[in-house]
Amino acid sequence: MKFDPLKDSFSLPKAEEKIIAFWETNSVFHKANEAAKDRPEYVFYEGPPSANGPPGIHHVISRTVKDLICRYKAMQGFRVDRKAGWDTHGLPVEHGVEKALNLKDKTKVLEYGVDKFNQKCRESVFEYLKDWDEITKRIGYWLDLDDAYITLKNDYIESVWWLLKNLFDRDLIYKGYKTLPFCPRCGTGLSSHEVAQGYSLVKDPSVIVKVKAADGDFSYLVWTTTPWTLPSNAALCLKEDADYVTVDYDGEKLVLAEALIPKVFDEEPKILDRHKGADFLKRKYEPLFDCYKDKADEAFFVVNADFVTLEDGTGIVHIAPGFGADDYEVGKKFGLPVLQAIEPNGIFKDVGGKYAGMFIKDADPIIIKDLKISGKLFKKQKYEHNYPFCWRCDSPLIYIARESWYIKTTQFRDQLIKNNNAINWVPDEIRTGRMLNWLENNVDWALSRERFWGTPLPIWICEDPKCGKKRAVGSVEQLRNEGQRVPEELDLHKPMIDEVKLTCDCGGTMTRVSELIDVWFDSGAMPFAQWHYPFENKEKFENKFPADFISEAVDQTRGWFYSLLAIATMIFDKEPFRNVIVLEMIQDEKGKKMSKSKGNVVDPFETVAQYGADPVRWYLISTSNPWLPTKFDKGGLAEVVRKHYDTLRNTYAFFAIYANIDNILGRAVEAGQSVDAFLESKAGEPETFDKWIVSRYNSLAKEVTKSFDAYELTKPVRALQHFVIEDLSNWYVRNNRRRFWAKEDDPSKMQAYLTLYRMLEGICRLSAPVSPMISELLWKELQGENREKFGAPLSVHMTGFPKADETAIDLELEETMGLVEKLVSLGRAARTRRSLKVRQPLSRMMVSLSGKGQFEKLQPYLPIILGELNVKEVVEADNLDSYVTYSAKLNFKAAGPRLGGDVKKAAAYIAQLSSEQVREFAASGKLTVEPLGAEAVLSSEEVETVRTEKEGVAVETDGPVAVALDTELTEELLDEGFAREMVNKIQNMRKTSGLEVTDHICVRVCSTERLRTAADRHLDFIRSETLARSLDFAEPGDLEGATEWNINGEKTTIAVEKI
RNA sequence: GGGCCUGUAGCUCAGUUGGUUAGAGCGCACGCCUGAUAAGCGUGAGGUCGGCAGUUCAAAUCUGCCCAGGCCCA
Repeated sequence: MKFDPLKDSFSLPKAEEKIIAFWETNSVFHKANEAAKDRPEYVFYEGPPSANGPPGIHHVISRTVKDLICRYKAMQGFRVDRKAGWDTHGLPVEHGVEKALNLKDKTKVLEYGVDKFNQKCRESVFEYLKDWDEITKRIGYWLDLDDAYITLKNDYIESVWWLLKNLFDRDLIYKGYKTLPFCPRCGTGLSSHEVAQGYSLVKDPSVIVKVKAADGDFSYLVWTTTPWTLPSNAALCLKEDADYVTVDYDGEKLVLAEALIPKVFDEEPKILDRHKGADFLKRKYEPLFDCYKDKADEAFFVVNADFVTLEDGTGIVHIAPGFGADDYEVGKKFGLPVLQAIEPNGIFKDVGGKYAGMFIKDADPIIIKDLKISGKLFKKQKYEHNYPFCWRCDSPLIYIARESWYIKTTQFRDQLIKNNNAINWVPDEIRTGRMLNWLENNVDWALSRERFWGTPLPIWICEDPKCGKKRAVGSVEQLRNEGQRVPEELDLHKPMIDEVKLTCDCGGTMTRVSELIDVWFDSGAMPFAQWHYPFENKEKFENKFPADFISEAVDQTRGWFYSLLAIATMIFDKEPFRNVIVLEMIQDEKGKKMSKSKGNVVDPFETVAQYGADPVRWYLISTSNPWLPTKFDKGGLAEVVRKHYDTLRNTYAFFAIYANIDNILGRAVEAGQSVDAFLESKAGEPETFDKWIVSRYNSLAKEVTKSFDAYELTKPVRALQHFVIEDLSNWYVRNNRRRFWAKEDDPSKMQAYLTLYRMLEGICRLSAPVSPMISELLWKELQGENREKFGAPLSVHMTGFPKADETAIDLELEETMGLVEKLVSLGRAARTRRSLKVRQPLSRMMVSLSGKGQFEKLQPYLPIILGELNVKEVVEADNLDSYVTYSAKLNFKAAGPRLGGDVKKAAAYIAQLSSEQVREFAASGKLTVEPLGAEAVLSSEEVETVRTEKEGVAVETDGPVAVALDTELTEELLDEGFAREMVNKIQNMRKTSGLEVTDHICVRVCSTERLRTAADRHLDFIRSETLARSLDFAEPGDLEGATEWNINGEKTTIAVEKI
């Protein structure tokens, strides 16, 4: 029995697929959940994606984050149910179907039949479900797909109705107006997302008209870019605190904002008087048109509002509450009537008089002409601005107020803010910024939609206009009790639900209002509706509310995050989730957003198939914090594979190859022991290196746990990567390789096996939440086929998350090892700078450290330094005085606060000190800054000394640590250098001629006297290193198949022959 | 137009309460190693810290304005 070294044709994506198959055939997710049944709960809510479009790469990151936290908490001993959910209602679904059926607008849908149309919607929703299931499984997201909540199910709708009835009965739902962008040709309102798609820069007519005051001999100059709204005018609006002037213009008195005089008049007119906007409040004027003469009592006066701009127009805005959100708000505040002289299809009503029957854009020029004829037109211009157009038919959109149902969320403003503050937002700025901002400016939730496919608004109204009573239905049972002829097979959607009439208290018939509700209410209701609460699962719901954790992208702030918060606040006055990781958007590699039209979308299926899902997960989490915009870069992804995964696999393979030579797995099985137990029984005492890596590992476990607990993901994943690449592979394995080559059951070797084994096993567990598949793969390989015999669980995900063993953490040891690495690094730098290759031995390295006793601690590691740097000895030097000159500089951070403004003088003084002066200071630890007087004494913390090398040595310093390499080369050192060089060349030749490492050779050499001397002196060394039976010197012509080398300047020809 | 996020080396990103010469990985150049080998290791060159102004002895860091990208809202 062997460890699979995962060499040769290893393919990461294929290995992952095998793991996924293993999970499925063994029901691992299910079994893991079963095992956790009685553990404390950690509650997770899945935000329902809309399954009517294919998943993108941004879904991969959100699913990765969710999966990571859930796996982590599960490994920590929590029960984490992971119920999937699908958002199945809404406009995008309808649009998809409209497009497929080529239905151009709402009337076409009605002709087609709501019944059939909704059936198509229902089917289309699950069109992409296969893709979603596939990507979910392929990226290793453990989600209970078989038990998903689905917003179109009757049970789900029933719970939503229950919530709505609750609100309705508390008088929190009312009918008002909502101004929405509307396409007159399609006869449909557009979502903000659709509107955003269709902006373009256009020139529209803009007019300034003169509106006569009813209570004075002047006219207001009023500006508008939509002349067709003038017949629906209800008021004029001035900015309260702005200055308005009356000017004399050709004998007419005209009022406008003073600031806009230059834009309105070519020549400065005479100013007659000056008032604030507030001074005109409530003053009446004469309406431009007769359409709404009967409204004179409630309309046609001046109002004040802040949105009036002093940058364009006249500073006096025409208000038509029926068109425009600002207008409507102002109208509401001042009790203005909502006047609409046109139908939503853009055609003037009869009330429009001579314009009746005209389309708005056709009426515009006629209205302007009429105003001119009647002398009311002051000026006509072209105005260039961004205006929205219908993305489907390209008609200009109009903003029109439509009747709409609202929830009085404004009434809960303070509770919303309070509950928002109770949530741990990651990052926090969402809580204090975007979300708080939104809540502070909260407006009532516009609940209704005039569409077909969605949760119907469960409000019925009595048909008898004298009664007009309203009633909300909060359950199917109520519907059956109060409804007339309710069908057995009930679908709560349109059109069936509209057939159901209720009997009113007055005896009349009640009909359901036609509207649906906003889909955000659907998703925000999921804490309740996913369990069909309160009709079922009362206890379950109570245990699972609020959620401990959710995660979605930042665009959900006003979407799902808000709808969850609003509903939970209104129903229970409680925050619906305790922790949330808010993700930023994923952009393409150039920082632009991904969109189909740009062709820069990253296909998740392709990406995963090419690189593997775990690397994609690892890359997404480690490349930058998920709450920052992340540029998706395939180069970075390839790097993750190469650096992290290949290194990890290589490290494992190193273990596997040697452990297989010693038949570790087979012998463990034979002995009836786990690999760990078997190795432990054979292992000697842990050596310093072993203790060091174990200490590093436990420090890592501590750090990772702390970060994950704080919902911080990038930092710990980077730490894991650093541990694998730098600590384990690059330092521990590299420096301990010789131990693995020892013969038989050498205790040091067995301890090295044991340590490496445990590190690999531990890293699998620590990485399992981020990298669930490859961790599983390696972990299973390490456990061997018979793992369950020794009590090992089925899966790495069923093992606990490693707890840091504090007693194994030896920070001093870690620090000392860091110092060793630093000394080696400094030594290498010194060598490189002097072009002294490592093969050339040097006599010694002097080391100067910051503290007393530090050098003693280094003793056990000196062999490492000697080996890495190829020096004969390392000695401590109290100071490197004889090798260096000293200079000093000020430590600004330490001295700055004390010296304040004198800091620069001190720095200048210190910079000009002589080597001698600095050395004195280094000894005494006190430095008087003469220009600042005798009191200005600096300590050694406030001044840093810098060393510069002299001849014969190569000095490198880093802070208080300094090394000096003795660069003098004796004959002996040169001899050895030559010998090592020879070995190197011979080994190269062995390799290029394809010899096995065990093959013996004979070597013939032709070279200079100098080299020959050196080779003679180290003959044994050369022969044993290269497995050479003989090494003979020959004459130039004798060597066949030889290679010529330049060995440290000595021309040498070498021939190698296998024996 | 408003709110929020982002802008640091060719690329992807770190950068603690303002404090010496702004860091890492990749890429590049040079070199090392050759018993993890279609691997491994090291050294180096790369930066007006998006721009401008201000506060301060001292600004990548704090403030204001501007530019670019993103999200949300008008």
